[in-house]
Amino acid sequence: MTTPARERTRHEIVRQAMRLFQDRGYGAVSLQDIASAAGCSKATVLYHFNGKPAVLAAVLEPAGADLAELVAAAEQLAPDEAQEYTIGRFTEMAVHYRGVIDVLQELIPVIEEMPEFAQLVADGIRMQRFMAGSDEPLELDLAGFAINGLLGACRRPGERTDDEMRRLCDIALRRLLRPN
Amino acid sequence: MTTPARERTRHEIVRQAMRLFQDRGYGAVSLQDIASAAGCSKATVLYHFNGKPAVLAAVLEPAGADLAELVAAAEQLAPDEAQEYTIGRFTEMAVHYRGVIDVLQELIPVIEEMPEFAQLVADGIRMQRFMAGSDEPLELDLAGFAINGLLGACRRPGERTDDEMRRLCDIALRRLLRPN
DNA sequence: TTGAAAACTGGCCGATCGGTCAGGATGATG
DNA sequence: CATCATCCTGACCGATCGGCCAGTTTTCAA
Repeated sequence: MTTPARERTRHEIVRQAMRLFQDRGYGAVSLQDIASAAGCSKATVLYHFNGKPAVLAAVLEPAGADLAELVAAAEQLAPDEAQEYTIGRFTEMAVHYRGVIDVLQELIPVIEEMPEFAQLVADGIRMQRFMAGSDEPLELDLAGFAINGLLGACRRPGERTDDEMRRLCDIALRRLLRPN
Repeated sequence: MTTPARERTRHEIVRQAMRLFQDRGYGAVSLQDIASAAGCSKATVLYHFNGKPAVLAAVLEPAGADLAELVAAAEQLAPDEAQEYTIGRFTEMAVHYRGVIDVLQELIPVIEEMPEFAQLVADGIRMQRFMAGSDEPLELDLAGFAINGLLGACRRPGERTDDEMRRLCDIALRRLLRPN
């Protein structure tokens, strides 16, 4: 069984793009870099993806879908249950999508201007509200603080094992959002 | 008393560069943008500063000097006193240099590769150790988490008053690093 | 007033960027 | 074998970037 050429090439482009975005940042990676790493021409990248932002969208897509699911699930819960659920599941996402989140980090200022990522941004804000557990400004700010801290912890993936990462996120989020 | 033309122009370039870096990010701002905003030509910017990174260095310099001073002062203290001192003074820096830190944020991955910022990076790492209060990996990671959270809180300056900012940073740093 | 140093600038350069296009290779289908 | 859609590519484009330089304007002390 041979995977269709289309999917194989697309997948390889996305894989290499993620790796490069992670290493050097979205802005510092050219379409030529991605093409060379994927073993094809720059024109091929643009044949499969409608511009550089489309490549980025493909890189972020799985994590974005997972986030949308998280938010949808949290919406069905009572506020304090939603907070607990969000803390746990976001920690899991941080472990699983460390590389993607590392990419995302640099893009936060830029991404808000791109309409193709409006859903991702909106879901991020909704998740922040669930993590805050209330609509008090201080709690919302603390949730933002927690999210930024966690995003930063995704830098240099491979520096921490999955378990170390899980433990760090869990402790930090609980201290910030559920102090005793 | 007229300020020497040299200093007046240099200062205006740095001022406008900071504003632009803050708004659009270092990478997205061209020397031409800075020159236009400062009311001079691009060649003038390059007459005063030896390349674009030199402009960045001038923007970061006051905060960098303050950080160096913080670290030097903390070094004279006992570990737990140093932690308390660092928390307080870093909070004050976050309030005072919000704009500069906002610029710095995007550059963290890039800046580590530039030798002209080696001192800044080294001081940042030393500060992280003081904030951690010990050399335990988990404590160091939590301090890193706290720093990243605080850096994130410097985004969108003007969204929070100085007092709100101070309060947020103080609460967050204490919860993370001094839980009871 | 004058002349040299300092401050400044327009114009140009090579490099690189994202993106387009016409056409060549490939592979499934009849 | 012929056909045709899919996949892919080299060559090229306009724009923009950081940086350089020869030469002009401004400043200021003698």
